[in-house]
Amino acid sequence: MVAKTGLEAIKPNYVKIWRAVQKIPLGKVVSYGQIADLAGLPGRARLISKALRQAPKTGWQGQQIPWYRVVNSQGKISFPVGSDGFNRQKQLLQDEQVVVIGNKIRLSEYQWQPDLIELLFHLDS
DNA sequence: GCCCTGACTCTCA
DNA sequence: CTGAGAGCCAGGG
Repeated sequence: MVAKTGLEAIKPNYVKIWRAVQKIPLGKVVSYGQIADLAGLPGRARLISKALRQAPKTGWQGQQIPWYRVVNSQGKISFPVGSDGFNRQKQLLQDEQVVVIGNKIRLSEYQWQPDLIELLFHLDS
């Protein structure tokens, strides 16, 4: 059974996604599709955006959710250039030394490649 | 249950 | 590299 608190209404899949996002190391980025896989939700990249939009700003279980480390498969920020969200995300990434040229990030350099230990640990939890 | 939406992705021109 | 088109699927109304 699931706990019955004010948060029980939260979709279970969202929680899986938030937890996966929390594993992204500082200074690295991953794509929506990649998070979907890590969260055990292959093929549901679009669900990631929904989950991030509703992610509690206070974080989840005492840990912040670094939503800004998620970009699209082309290495670009998925907000319209110049929009509020775009500027926030770009700023936060740059604060972590991630180089953002225009609206693009060099994935060959900044994309997180979870190692086997990481994957096994996740399956266990 | 039906219909629309979207912080996606892949393919092809 | 850029853009259009189709496929994708859970959420929300």
